[in-house]
Amino acid sequence: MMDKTYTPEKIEGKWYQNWEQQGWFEPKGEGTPYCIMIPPPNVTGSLHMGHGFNNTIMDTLIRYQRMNGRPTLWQPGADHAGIATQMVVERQLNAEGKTRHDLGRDAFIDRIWAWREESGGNITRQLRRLGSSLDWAHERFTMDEGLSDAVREIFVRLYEEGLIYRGKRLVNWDPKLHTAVSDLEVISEEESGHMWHIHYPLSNGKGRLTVSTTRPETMLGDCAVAVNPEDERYRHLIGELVELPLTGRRIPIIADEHADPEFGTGCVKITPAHDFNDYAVWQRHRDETPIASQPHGGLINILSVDAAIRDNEADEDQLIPVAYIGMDRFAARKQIVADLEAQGLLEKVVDHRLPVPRGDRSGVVIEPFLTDQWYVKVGPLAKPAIKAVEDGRIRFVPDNWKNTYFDWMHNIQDWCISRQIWWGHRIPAWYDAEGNVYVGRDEQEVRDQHELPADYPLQQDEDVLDTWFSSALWPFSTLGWPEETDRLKQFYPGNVLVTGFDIIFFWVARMIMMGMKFMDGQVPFHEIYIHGLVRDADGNKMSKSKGNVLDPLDLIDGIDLESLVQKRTTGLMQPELAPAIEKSTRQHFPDGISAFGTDALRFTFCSLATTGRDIRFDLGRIEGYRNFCNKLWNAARFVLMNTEDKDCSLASMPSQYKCIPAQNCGMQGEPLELGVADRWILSIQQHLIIQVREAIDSYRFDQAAQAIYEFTWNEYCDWYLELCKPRLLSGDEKNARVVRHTLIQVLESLLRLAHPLIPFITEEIWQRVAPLANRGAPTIMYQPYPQADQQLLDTHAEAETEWLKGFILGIRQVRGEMDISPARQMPVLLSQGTALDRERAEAHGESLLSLARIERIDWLAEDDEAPESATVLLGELKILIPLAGLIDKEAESQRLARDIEKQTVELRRSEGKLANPNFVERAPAAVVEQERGRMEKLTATITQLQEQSARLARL
RNA sequence: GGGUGCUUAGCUCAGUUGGGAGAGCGUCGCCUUUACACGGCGAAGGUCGGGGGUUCGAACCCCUCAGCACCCA
Repeated sequence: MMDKTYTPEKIEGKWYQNWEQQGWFEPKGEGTPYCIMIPPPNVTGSLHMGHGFNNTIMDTLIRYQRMNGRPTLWQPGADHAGIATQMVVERQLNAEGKTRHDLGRDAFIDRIWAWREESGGNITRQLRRLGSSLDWAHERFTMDEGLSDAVREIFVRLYEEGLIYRGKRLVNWDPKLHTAVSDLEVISEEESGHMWHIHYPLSNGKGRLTVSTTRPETMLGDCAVAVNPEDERYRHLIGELVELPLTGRRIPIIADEHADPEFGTGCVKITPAHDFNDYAVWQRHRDETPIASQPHGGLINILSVDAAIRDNEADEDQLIPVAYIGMDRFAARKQIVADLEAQGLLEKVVDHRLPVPRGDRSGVVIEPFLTDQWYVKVGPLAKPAIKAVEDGRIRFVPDNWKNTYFDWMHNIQDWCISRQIWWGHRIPAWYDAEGNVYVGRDEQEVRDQHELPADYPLQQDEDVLDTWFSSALWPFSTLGWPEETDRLKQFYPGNVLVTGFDIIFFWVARMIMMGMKFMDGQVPFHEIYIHGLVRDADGNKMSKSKGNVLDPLDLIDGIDLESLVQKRTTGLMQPELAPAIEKSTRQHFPDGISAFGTDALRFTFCSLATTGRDIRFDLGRIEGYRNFCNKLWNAARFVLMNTEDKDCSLASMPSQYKCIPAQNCGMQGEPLELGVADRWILSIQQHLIIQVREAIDSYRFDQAAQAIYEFTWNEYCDWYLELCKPRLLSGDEKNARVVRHTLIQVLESLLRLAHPLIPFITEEIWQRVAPLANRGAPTIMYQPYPQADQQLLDTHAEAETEWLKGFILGIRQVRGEMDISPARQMPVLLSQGTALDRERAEAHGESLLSLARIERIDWLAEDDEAPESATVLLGELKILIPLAGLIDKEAESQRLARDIEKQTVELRRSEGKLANPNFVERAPAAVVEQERGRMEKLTATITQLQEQSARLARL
C-alpha cells in the first residue's frame, strides 16, 4: 500500500542515486544524436533559481529525447570565473590578514584549486538534487588540462592569423581589482553628480574660455580645448592657446565635432588618456603640431593603477603638479576644485545627472586607463556568425531575440581579453629584454620556432585571459577539440542552447563566432531557446545584496525562518544591509518555506516557462504543483488499490499497449469490451499526447505542464476515476476487469508522458504500475515516450461523456446553489428529451446515481403533471428535481430568474448580430450558421425556463 | 537619444490564422462521500491600460497617448 500522502524526500534521493549508478545518463543507442551544451555555472557560486529554471528545461528536453530513443548528451561543467573566484579567495586571505602577494602566484593558485575542490561539489550536489540527468563521467572545467590546451591552441592560431593583437589602448580599468575588464563587465547607471564650469584664461591675456566638465581632476591631463567648428562664438579662437590652470602648461584650442554647442558652454576640455571620447578626438588631431609637441604627444596619463594622482617620471620634469601627487582621484577632485576657486577660475557648480560606469564585480567607478592589453579583432569573426542567424542555420526562440543579436554584432568592438589577475589561462606570450613578443603553445615551441637558445632570457606575459574566452570554446573544447574525437563527431553541432537573454553578448555570440571559426564554419547549435529571468515575488531581480535570493534546495527541502534569515544575512558584501534584509525576509516568509520536493519545483519552472522575459516566482505556485503531485500520487494509490493482485486483462490491450500475458496478475485472456468512459478517457489522452509533444517540440513547457495538469486532475481524477468507482463495486467482474485494465493503461502512459517534467514521482509510481501493464523495466527513463494512436480516437464516446458530464454538472449546480448537502440523496425526474437521451440515461444510470448523488431516476409520462421542481435543461432533455422539502420554492424561482436574465442577454447579442445585414452578407457562412444555431438554442432554452418559472409560480 | 518588451479577474499569468475571454492561487457557500482536507462540490469576480482607426466583427491588426521594465549609446 502506498503512503496516504506524497513525500518527495522518500523517493527522490534514492532514484537519482540509482539512475546515476546504472550509468543511465550517458548517451546510448543508435538514433540521431541529441546534444545540449550546459551553460557552465560559475565555480564560485551555488546555483540560484535561474540555474534551477534553466537546468529543469534542459533536463526536460534531454529526458524527452532520450525517451524518444535518441542518444542524448548533456555534459556537466563549470567555468573558472577568473575575477569572481580570485575575489572570493582573496577575501578569505584578507580575513587571515594576508594578501595574494604574501603568498605569491603559485601558492595563491594552489589555494584557489583547493578552494574549488570544496566549493565545486556544492554545485554538482545541487544539480543532482534537481534531478538533472547529466553525463557525470564527462564533467569538464574550463581550467582543466584539455580545455586549457584548446585555449592555448586557439590563442596561437588567432594570433598567427592576425586576429589577436596587443596594443596600448584605453581600457576599462578597475582600480580596486587592478585589472582591465571588457565593456560588458561595466555597468553604467545614472547617478547624481555635478558639472563644474572652469575658466581657462587665453594665453594672450585677452579673455578666457569656460569649459564644463563632470571630472575636474582630469584637467591635469588635458591636451586641448575643443570647440565646434560651426560654433560662431568661438570660431575666431581656433588655433589660439589657453593657460591650463594649476599646471603652467599651455594647450591649444582645436576644432572638433565632438564639442556640442548646445551642451554646457560649448567648450570641452580634451583629456585623451582618461576619456574614451577625448581619446577619439586626440586620434583625429594627434598629428597637428600643437598636440604632437606636448608631453607624450598629448596623451598624458595622470593616474596610478589605484586611480590616485601618479608621481612624475624621471624625464617629465613637473608634468604632474607635486601638490596633488598621491591623492586619490576623489580627494584630488576636491582639492583641485578648491584651488581653482581660490584663483577665481571656478565659475559655478551645478547639479547634474550623469551615467557612472562601475565594475560589475567590484562596484567601484571604472577608470578609462591607458595600458597594454591583448585584443581579439572581432569583425572578421562576426561576419559569418551574423550570416548564420540571417540564413536560419541558427534560430532564436522566440524569434525576435535575433534583433538583439544583430544589433550587437553589427556594432561590435574589439574584445579586450587580457586580465591583470592570476586565476585563469595565462597568456601564451613571452617577452625578451628587447621588448620582442613571441607567441606559442609553450615556451619550448617559442624557442624552437624563433631559434632562441635555452639560456636566452624569456619572460611569460603575467596576464591571464578573460574567462569568457574559454567559455566561447565550450561547445567543442568540452568534446575533446583539438583532438578529433568520436564525441566531437557525434555531438557537434549541438541541437539547442538553453539560456537567459542576459548572456547573449557575453557567451552566445562568442560561441557562435569561435565555433564557426574553428569547426569549419559549422554552427555550434541550431536553436537558441532564450528563456526569462527568475525574479522574486515583487518582480525584483534576485541578488545576494538585495537579500532576496532563493536557493532551489530550500524549496525542495524546506527551511525554517531563522535559518533562512541567517542564510540571507551572512557573507554580505555590505553587512549594513542585514537588518533590512532580515525584516523583508520575515515579512515574506513568516513561516519559512515548507518542503515541496524537486518534482513540484520542476513542474513549477515548466509552467512558468512562457514567452515572457520576467518570471516572478511566487510560493503559491509551487504549493499548487506540490498539491498536484499529491493528487497524482493518490490517483495512483487508488488505481493500485483496485488493481494490484487483481485481473487487469493484460492479454487484450488496445493497439498501442500490445504485450504478453503477465504472471502476477490473473488474466483470462478474454476479449475486452471497453465502455464509453473507457473509450472516452483513452480518446482524450491521445489529444493530450499530441498536445504535449507539440508543446515540448516548440519549447512551450508551460503548455505541456498545463495540459498534463488539466488532464490528470480535471479529467482522469475528477471524472474517470469517479466513473470507475460504481463499476468496480458493481460486482460485475467482466466490467471491473475492463475498468482495471483502462485505469492502468491510462496511468501508465500518463506517467511516461509526464516523466521528463517530474522524473522522480513518475519513476516511483511507474515501478508499481508498469508490471500491471506488463511493461515492467528497471527504469521509466528509457521507455518510449507516448505517441498518439489514431485508432483510439473516439468522437462518439467523447460526445456521450460530454452529455453525461452535463447531466451531472446540472444537478450539482442546483445542489450547490441551494446549499444541499452532498450527503442528501435526491430523486430526479426526466421529461421530454430525445430517444438518444433515453438511451443514454438508461446506459449511464449507475454513473448518474453515483456521481450526482441521485436517489432514483424516473421518466415522467407524457400526460403526467410534474411536481414542484428545480429544473435543469440538457438540450431537449428536462431534468427535474422535486422541491419536496428539499428546496425553497422562492430560491428556485430566483435561480430561474437569474438564469433567464443571463440567457436573455446572450440572446439579444445574437439577435443584434443577425439583424445586421452586413454581418449576414459578409461573414463566412459557417459563422453565420453558428450564430443562427446559437440563437435558436437560446430561444428554446429561454422559453423552457420561462415555462418552468410560470409553472412554479402557479403551483 | 535609439531600440525591445509589457499593461487581461484581488494576485501571478495563458489566450493558436480576428468569429462569444481562460487557468492557478486567493475569496464566498456546502461537505470528514472508502485515492487524496496537499481533498470534493458549487459560486462570485473582467470597460482585456486610455483614445482613435481598419473590419460585418478586435484582447488579437494599424495609429496615438499614458504607465512600467529592460537593452544599447
